[in-house]
This record gives sequence, structure tokens and C-alpha cells, in this order.
Amino acid sequence: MIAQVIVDVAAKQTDRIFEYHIPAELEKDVKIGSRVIVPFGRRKVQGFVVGIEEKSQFKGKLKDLLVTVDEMPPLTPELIKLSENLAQNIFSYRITILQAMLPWVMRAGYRKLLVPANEKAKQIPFFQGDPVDLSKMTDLKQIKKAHQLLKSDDAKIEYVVENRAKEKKENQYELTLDSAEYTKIYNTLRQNAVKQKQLIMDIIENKDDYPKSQSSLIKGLGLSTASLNSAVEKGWLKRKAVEVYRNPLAGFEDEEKPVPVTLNDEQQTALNQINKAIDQHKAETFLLEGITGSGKTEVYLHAIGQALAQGRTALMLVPEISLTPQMVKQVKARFGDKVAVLHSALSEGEKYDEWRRIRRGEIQVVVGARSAVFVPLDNIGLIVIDEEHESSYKQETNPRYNAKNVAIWRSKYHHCPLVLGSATPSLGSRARAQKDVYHLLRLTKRANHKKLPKVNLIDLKHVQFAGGQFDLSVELVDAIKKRLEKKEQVILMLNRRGFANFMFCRECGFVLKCPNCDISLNLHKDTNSMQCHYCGHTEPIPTRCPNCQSSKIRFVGTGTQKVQEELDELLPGVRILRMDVDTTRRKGSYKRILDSFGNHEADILLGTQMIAKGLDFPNVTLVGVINADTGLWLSDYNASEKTFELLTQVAGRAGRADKEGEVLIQTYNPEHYAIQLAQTQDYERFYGYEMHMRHAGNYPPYFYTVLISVAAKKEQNAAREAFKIKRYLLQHLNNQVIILGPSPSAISRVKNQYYYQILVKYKKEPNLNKLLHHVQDSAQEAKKYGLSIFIDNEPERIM
DNA sequence: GAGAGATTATTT
DNA sequence: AATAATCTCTCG
Repeated sequence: MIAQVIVDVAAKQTDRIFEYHIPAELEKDVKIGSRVIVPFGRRKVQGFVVGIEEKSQFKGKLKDLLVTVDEMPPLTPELIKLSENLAQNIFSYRITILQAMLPWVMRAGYRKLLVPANEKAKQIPFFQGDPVDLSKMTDLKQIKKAHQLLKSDDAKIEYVVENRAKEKKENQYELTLDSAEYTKIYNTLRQNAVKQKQLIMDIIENKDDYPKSQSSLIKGLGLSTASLNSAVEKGWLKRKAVEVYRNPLAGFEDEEKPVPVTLNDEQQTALNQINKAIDQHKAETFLLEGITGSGKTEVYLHAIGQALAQGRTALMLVPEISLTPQMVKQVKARFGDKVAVLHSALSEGEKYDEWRRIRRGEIQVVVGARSAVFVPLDNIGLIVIDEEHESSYKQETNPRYNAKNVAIWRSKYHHCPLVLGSATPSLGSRARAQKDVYHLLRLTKRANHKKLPKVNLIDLKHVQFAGGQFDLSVELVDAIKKRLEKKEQVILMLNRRGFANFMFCRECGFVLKCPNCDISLNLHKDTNSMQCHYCGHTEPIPTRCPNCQSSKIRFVGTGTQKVQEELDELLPGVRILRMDVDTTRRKGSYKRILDSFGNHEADILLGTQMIAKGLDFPNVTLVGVINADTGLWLSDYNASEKTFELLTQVAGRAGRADKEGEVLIQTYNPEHYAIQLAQTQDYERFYGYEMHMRHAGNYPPYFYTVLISVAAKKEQNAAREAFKIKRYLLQHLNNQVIILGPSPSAISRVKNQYYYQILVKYKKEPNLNKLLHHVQDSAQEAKKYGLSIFIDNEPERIM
């Protein structure tokens, strides 16, 4: 038999099938989707079997496939097929896509070892008994010596493929004797053998609980490893290492029982339609447009229950940012240990274990962020994408897939419905619902009949500021005070995007910039440094202007740290929790902050965009937005959409329970339509208005877009290549197409690379895909001259 | 004619 | 992408 293999070499020339002969003894193991090791040239590489055939197309002599790596093929035939489809659409190599479908630990590591070639050579002092890792060899003398040994045939190179995936093992202790004997042992123990007595007593009393794990014995009984060791030595217990799953939900085990929630009419109507599609195995896409607090999550959970009741599985995607403990808790409470969770806060080992539980069919419900769209779930009965407007469903690096499109593909494959949910659907989705491509379901009422919070705009152009800074208006501070007096809680959002503290000299106007990027450095008080958010460059905080040595330097802009200090001053004694990239970096800190706020251990939750989504705190009655404008003037065509979304989402955090909510939005642009319509939280009107704008500007959803970026060390080179690509495209496309640029990116230099980009807008260009693949092929040639070319189909961000 | 460096072809 | 094969240049 012949295996068709995609090898782990991401390059144009190798982006195709290579065939291998399957040795007879491996025939039962090698399946479509298997991860295998194959000889490739002189090397050994990892690869994935994408097909198995009787006969080979190859004229030369086939090599033998060496081994299969896993017991069970990690990829399913479905995912193999999906990878083929994706490769045609997103300008990535097939192997890059296949690897993106699996946990990172399943990527192979490669090592080149210099090993003695014969018995005599083993005595050469150079080896010191061990093979030498060639990639770690830096010393020139050593390298010379290595060459010498290779030439004299005393050494040879051995290629090793390493598997990073490690299973976690835990010690378990099982009983070796019968209970009578343990009683006997107990009686012979000395009075002062406290721990030993305790252990034997536990064995006598809880005999049926054994074998017990080491951690449960140590934690539960307060034993030490030493006492366990001696128990093993004396033959009382037998130790065994067993494989265990790393469990990321360890902290969620004893959550409250699921509360049965009855749906209101609208929810029920929506659910009925979804359930019908589940029952009929129909690959229908629903757009569930429901205002904040309308209980979309309840609808999802009921629908998931329906899929499970039919013996099928369910996949639910949520944005990374809103994969909050609150959300996980709800799903976990409803479906217990049928649930697996996948997101970036898990360790690589945890991700691998969650993934394996899914692959082995031990899981019925998966909740995860973008990459979870590739999980090897079988028999999917429902896919849900919550907050479908979120741009995080699009991966911005290779492979640049959009989880929404992947989900649509999978829903067709499994003949199951896909539910896209949002309070503020993306224009693209909403427009498709308009054209009946998607089925629109609307929830217009808040589930608990509470009114939407009242939203007021504060015009920062005509306002008095509290304190000495220009961040907090008197009106906002007063409103906060009032809420605090009533022992209610407040959420404050500072949309910091490109707006944090930077150093500015009042003498010469100098702004401290990153030496590698075209952007200012940001002040970080916690680490006492100036940092670049793009390349990570760090330097000390200057005390004098680096340009003119003046001491009149200021730090301008608003950061969460600064606002916190101001609030401390204006409202002495107030308890503030800050939530931003800095305070949530450590594992579990996210949960800790939210739990603490939920327990009313703080009055104000001050944070960046990450607090806008999905949080549900009944005691929060006031939401303040410190500056609504920060995202508004970005050059993206969807800046208004993103601003409207964010304001509407954050407003929805107020007044979720019995108490009426209030929202205050500070802005310098109270007349802007995105902000005006966010005030009335009128999505449908915003949709109508924004569609006009898109139509007038020839932007999505009226046009399709492709973004081509070119990066180079020298600015002219990037620009020249971009112009060349544009000329090439114009030559071969009809004149319906619109090509914008080339223009420098919004941040024209990052990590010492200059970026130029062109945007292709088109309605129908059957030729384009072929041309772009040609551009991509030329990228490898261009790389020799230090040029990088990226092609992004339907980009979420154009800057 | 050997060694370094650049270029080109090959990988099943 | 990594490696091998081939070509080119430069050494008094």
C-alpha cells in the first residue's frame, strides 16, 4: 500500500503530496490522518497521511514510511479534507494548516546529532561517550573537528525527530494485603509512629477507595512522600505510575447546581427553529441578533442540550477575551464533565490533554477560542459562535483563516446548524441575513424584563474636569460617588488602543520612540520602564529629555494606571481593581480579579476593552467610558463599526439585575453617528446607516477584499515591490476591480521592517485567486532580496 | 587544485 | 526548508 504524505517542510516546492510505501507490519496502523515519520532526502521529517492508495503515481523508487507516531490518527478524514479546501482559499501551505489544527506539542522538533560511526571511534575523546548536538555547536575549533571526523568516516550524522508531547503521570498506591493483615500491622506499630498509623487506619476504614493517588494521600491525610516511600518499602502498598489528564477546570469542580431557566417567548421561538434544524440534520446558518442581556447564552445552552439529547456533540466558540470564568462556569454547571475547554490561558500540556479527551470521544461539548474550530469532534450536532462580530475569529498570522468560515464548512460537512450570536452582528453577517443566506432570529427584550440602561453622553469639549488631569469629568466622578454611597458597583472602561502614556518634552517637543518601530514607547510604572507594544523593546524611564537634556519632560496620554491614581486621589478609600494586559498576565489572575469584584471586595473595576464583553455582575449599576473616541479615527474602514460595537457591549454591563443601570460615555465627538446610535443602542439603525457608508465607499460587504502587504528593511524596496504587484494585478484583471495603494501601513515600521500594503476590492474576479497564488509563489524568490509578502483574504484589519 | 561563497536542483 | 551538487572566484 502507498501513503500520500504532506511533509513538515513549509515551502512552495514541497507543498504537495509525497508518496511512501507502507511496510506490511505498519499497514494496520497507517490511516488517513496519521502522523508519521518519513525519510526525506537525507533527513527524517514528520508528516501527515492525507491519502492511502493501492498504486503509486511516482515513477522513481518509493521509500518506506518509517513509523506512526500516535496510537490513534490525530486528524480525522474530515479535517484532512478541510485542510485541502482551506489551502486553496487562504494562501497558506497545507502543512501550516494541518499543524494549526493540532496542539502545539504535536509539532516535531528536529535534531542533528554527530555520532561515532564505529567501535573505535567511540573512544575518541571528542564524544565523551555521548552524541554531540550539531545545532548547539558554536565553537569554531569544535566545528572543524566535526568536519574532520565526518571526512575520515569516524563520525556520521544522525537525524532525530522529537515528539514534544508528554503525558502526565501520577503515582497511585494500591493495596497489597487483605484487611486482616492491615489490622495486624496497625497493632504492631509503635505509639509514636503517628503518620504510619494514620495511613494504615485510612486503609482499614476506606479500603474501597484504593488505589488512591499520591496527591490525595498527601493532601487528604497530610502525609509526606517519605512516609509513603516507607509504606511501599515495607510492602504495605504498591506504587504505580498512571497516566492522568491535566485538568484546567480543576477550580470549577464544586460549582452550584444548574438552575433550570425558563425561556421567554422570543427565546423559545428562536430555540425552536434551531432545534428543528438540529433534528432535521440541516446545515443552516442562523444569525441570533439579541440585545445585551436578552439571554442568548440560555438559548445556546438549550440548543446544545438538544444536540446532546440526540447523541451528538456540540462546539461553541467564544472570543478569547470573553472566555471568562463566568462563562465556563455556566457551561460546566450545565454539562459537567462532558465539557472540554480550550483557550490560550491553558498550558501546552493542558491543551494537549483536553484535545486528547476530545479525540478519544470522551467529550460531548467543546468551548473554546478561535483555534478550537478545528477540534476533532465527531458527529457534531450544533456549532455556536458567540459574539460573532469579534475580529478575533480571524487569525492575523499564517494560516490566516477565519473561524467563522471554517465553522460554516464544518456545519455543511456534519449537516448541522451553525448559530452566530451577537448584540451587534458584523455588517457582513447581518447583510447575509438580509439576503436570506443566513436565517435571522431576533431577541428584542431583555430576558429579565429589565429596561436597557440609560446612556448619556458627556461632551468633553464643554466640561469641567475633576482633579488636575483631563481624563475624568466632574459629572462622571459625581455619578460614581452617588453609586458608591448606595453600595453599588461601577465598571470603568478605558479603551487604551494606541493611547497610553508616552514621553513628551515640553522644551523641544521630542517624543520618545522605539528604536525599531515607528511608534512611541509607553510608560509602565509596574516594571519601571518604557516599553514598545509591538516589538517588546524596553528601556529605563528617562529623567531628562534624550534630545535636549531638558528636565521639563512630561508623560502624556491616559493609561489605566494613571486613571487609577487619579481616582485614588479624588475618591479617597475607594477600592479599585485594575484589569488590563499588565494585571492579567499571570495564570489565573483573570479569574481572581473577577471573583474578587463579584464578591464586592472592590467598588470599581477599571479596565481596557477586555471588560466590555460578557461580564455579568448584578450589583453593577454604572458603566463609564473614559474616552469613546480612541478607536474612531483609525484608518480602518470598519472603525465606526468597531466603536459602535464596543460602546454597545460595554453599556450592556450595567443594570443586569433588579437595579436600574446607567451608562456615561465621555467623548469629544458626541455628534458622530457611531456614538449617537450607541447612545440609543439602536443596532438596526446603525446597520442601515453604516451600510450606506460602505456602499458609498465600495467597501465590504458590498465588495470582497484582499490585502497584500510587503515588508523590507529598506523603505523603497517595500514600496517598489508593492507597486510591481499592483501593476501585475492590474494587467490581468478586468477594470471592475479597485486597487488602493500601495501605501505605508499605519505603523509604517515594526521591528525595523517597513510595511507597504495594497488593498484589492472586487465583486467578481474568477482570475484573482490564480493571480494571487502566483504572487505568493513569487514571494519565495523575493525573500532572497529581503522582501516578505503576505496575502490576507478578507482581512479584519487594514492599517 | 583547494577552499570559500554563491547558485541551482532535489526531496516520493 | 534543508541539503547536495554545481559553478565561480581567488588565492603568487
